[in-house]
Amino acid sequence: MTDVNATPETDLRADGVRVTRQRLAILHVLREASDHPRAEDILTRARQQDPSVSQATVYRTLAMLEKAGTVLRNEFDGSGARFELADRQHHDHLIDLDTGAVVEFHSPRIEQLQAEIAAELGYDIAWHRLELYGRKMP
Amino acid sequence: MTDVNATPETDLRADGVRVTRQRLAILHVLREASDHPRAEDILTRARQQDPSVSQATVYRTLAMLEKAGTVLRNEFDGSGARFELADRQHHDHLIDLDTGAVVEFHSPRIEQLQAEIAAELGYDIAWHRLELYGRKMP
DNA sequence: AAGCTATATGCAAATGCTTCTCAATCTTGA
DNA sequence: TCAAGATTGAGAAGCATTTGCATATAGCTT
Repeated sequence: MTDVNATPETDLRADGVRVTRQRLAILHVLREASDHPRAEDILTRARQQDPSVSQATVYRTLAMLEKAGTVLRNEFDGSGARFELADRQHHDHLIDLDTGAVVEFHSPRIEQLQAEIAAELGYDIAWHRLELYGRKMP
Repeated sequence: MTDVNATPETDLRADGVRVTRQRLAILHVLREASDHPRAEDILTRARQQDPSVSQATVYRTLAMLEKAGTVLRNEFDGSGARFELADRQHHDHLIDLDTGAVVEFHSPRIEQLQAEIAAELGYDIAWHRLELYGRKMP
């Protein structure tokens, strides 16, 4: 059997990590979310599925999933990290300054330019962070 | 008299803000720095010029200068802000993952692309943050 | 199905950075 | 020089996040 049915859960098992109720609840929240929730939001939502989930477990699980490459951590405004599942294509973010909404976008041309610039400076890029902060045009 | 001799100090006066020993010391530190110091570093260095400077004043002054557009706040790695004087051309940062060194660069082409992407999404960019994290090429 | 054991959890205390409170001290314009 | 009000230092408070520890539990082994 290959990984055609790979999910974060099966990945957890593969890593020898235990699949607990709490972890399933948190993964469920991340799968349902489309708004880059904060740790606190994840806690609230996870508790709807499993009231026993604690703050500490949310943080510990998010840290673990981040290390495993399953979730991405964003620090948009300096007041609390916001998370998303890393199951889609790489993308950057545009944050609406008025509503806080997050729009995702992807630009191969910008990525290409980034690599060129880094190369000129003698560097290989491991990762990057590009955030645009703006307001809806009138 | 025009602003040919404009400095952060004269700007302060112009804004009706008092020029204190502490603020001068902090501005001095920022002018001498070329390493994007943290608040703690700024406190230590400012105290060499004026031992009375307190942590609270460093934070208050940095916040004030940031609001005034005199300093830029960077949140490179999520563990403490790093500051720089906003007296030069706009630039982005490349952070060396091995040494923590910060290399500055500027790419009009990337900025242009950013503006185009934002426009396609219906947004005007107020500011942006672009950070490349990489390692020196062999 | 029951037992074992290391992993995972909840709770609460601790941390690290930043901000606030407030009495005392300065800067500045008159 | 003076008064008025802005600014400061010291320490308490805030917030998001992390950690210590006793208990609970997933998942392997009988």
